[in-house]
Amino acid sequence: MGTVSKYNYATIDIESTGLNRYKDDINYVGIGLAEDIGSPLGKTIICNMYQDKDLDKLLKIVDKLKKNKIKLIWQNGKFDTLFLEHKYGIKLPIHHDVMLMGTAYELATSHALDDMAEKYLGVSSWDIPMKEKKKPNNPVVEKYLGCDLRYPWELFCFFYESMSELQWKHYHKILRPAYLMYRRIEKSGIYIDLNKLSKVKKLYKKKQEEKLKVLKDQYDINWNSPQQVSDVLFDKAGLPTIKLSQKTGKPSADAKVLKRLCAKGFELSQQLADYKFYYGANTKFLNKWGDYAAYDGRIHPSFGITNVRTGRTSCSDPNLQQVPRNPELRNLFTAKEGRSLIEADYSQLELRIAADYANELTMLKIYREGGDIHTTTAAAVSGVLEDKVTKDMRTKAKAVNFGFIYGMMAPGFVNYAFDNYNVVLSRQEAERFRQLFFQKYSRLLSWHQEVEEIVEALGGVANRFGRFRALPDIYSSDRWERSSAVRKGINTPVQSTGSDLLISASVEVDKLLRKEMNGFLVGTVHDSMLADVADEYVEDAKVEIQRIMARPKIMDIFDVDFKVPLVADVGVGAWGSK
DNA sequence: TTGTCCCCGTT
DNA sequence: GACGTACGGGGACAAT
Repeated sequence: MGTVSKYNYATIDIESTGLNRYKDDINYVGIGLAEDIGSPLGKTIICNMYQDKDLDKLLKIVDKLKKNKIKLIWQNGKFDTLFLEHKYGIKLPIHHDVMLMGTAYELATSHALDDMAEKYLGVSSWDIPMKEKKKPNNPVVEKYLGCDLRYPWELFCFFYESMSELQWKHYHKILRPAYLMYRRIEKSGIYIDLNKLSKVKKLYKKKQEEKLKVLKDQYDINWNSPQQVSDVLFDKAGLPTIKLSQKTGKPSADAKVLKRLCAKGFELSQQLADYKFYYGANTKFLNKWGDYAAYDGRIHPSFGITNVRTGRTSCSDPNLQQVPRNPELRNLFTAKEGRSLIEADYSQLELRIAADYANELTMLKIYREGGDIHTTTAAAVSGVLEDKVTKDMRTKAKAVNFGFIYGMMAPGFVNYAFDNYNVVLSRQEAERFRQLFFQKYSRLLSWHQEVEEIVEALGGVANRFGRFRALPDIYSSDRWERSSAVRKGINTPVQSTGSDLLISASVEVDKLLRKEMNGFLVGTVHDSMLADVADEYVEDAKVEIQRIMARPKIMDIFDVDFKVPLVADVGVGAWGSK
């Protein structure tokens, strides 16, 4: 081990018995050492951590890595470093992460280690069954671990040589800072009111049982089985078929179908919808959260910045980004006594960005004057004055705005309006809405046209910060595939630009809160952020968060500006309570 | 145990 | 014949 000092780089990887650092254990820690970029790994060290066997050895190596200022390279190092810190108090920096480099290099592909190794290094998968990985003292794992050290190193060398100047900038200025922020978020976790949780849980469990009994009394089947439900509804009970399932060809009984059947007055469809509501809330959310919060009363989800083809973030274990807009559920997320949860949302971020992209003068004017585009659209499509627009009309207009901007056609709009907004439209009405919409915002269609030309010319699209998504289907002979590529070309830069703004603003906010306001971020949801702040700093924090969100530094770093102001609304209290 | 399908929550 | 984008996740069911 005395030779460590001649190395400048190290890759590190852990093998654990599972993904949960609060419950699972580390079986192995592997370290691969290399002298310079381009040279192979010179040495690999395997620590067998079963029952902490090689803990002393690991601590000594960690010490040497730090002393010699060896650059540490990881694949998804957020996971490994959080695990190591929690289990052994070992804190290691993430100097580089090949998963992030891979994302900077090519956005819309898999950034899993084996996929990147295959794609860029021509290596076929070395994966072993989960069963093997969980075994301690297993030579099979040690060989596997060798690959998990070697290929990240080779990928690092590949990306180091291959990334363009702009990709390096994305990596250093957007991806890596955001990744480190999400690591802090994951470590902090979000507070959940466990007392309230158990009450809501009890209530929802009871409701679920009641609703199930109503169904079981009529037909004693497994009401969670789509096949059995289909047989009962459309065969035995004789309800009309609305649509067929994609692959199986059976009549579908999904939520949209049930909604239509309910509208026709079938009681059974309403009973099933009621059951599904409680069943879903229980199994996917309420029943999970207590376990997730078992360690410290906080939930520590995992955020991904490399998984989504548009550059948005993903979230899992549990997915905070799909918590229902149901106050009984969302309000459970709050802050401890003496602290407050702050939610800061960008106001209509994507529509503002779309207006900017399209240079759509009417939309730009509305936003410059602090107007509300949903209301304006509602007035335009229904032909009344803005002050005559009701809340219901405004809601309809929301669907119009999002749907049509991203390339929805009239038939899709009929369904969308009904499913999401309870608005019944004929095909003709939908066509008329679409026409009126594009009359009102006349530059949108020419923007769509321009996007098609750009995607065709470049084989993809870039967002405002230059992040590129390849869309090879634009060259497909299949018309559907091609038009799909165009719609992605319209949607991606808008979503992606919004996401980069939000995560970059979040980095600034999180740093400021931690440094000066006894606070920290606890999560982000696409165009909003959630912060946990000591009560005495809440008013200051609100002001600072709004200031940062209105103009994140990333705009200056990339020389990006928008023709409309960016506006954020800030609220204080349990999540979803305002 | 793994893979496919359906379904459903969010944006 | 369909026809906004993008995910994570659970259960059923079949294949292994």
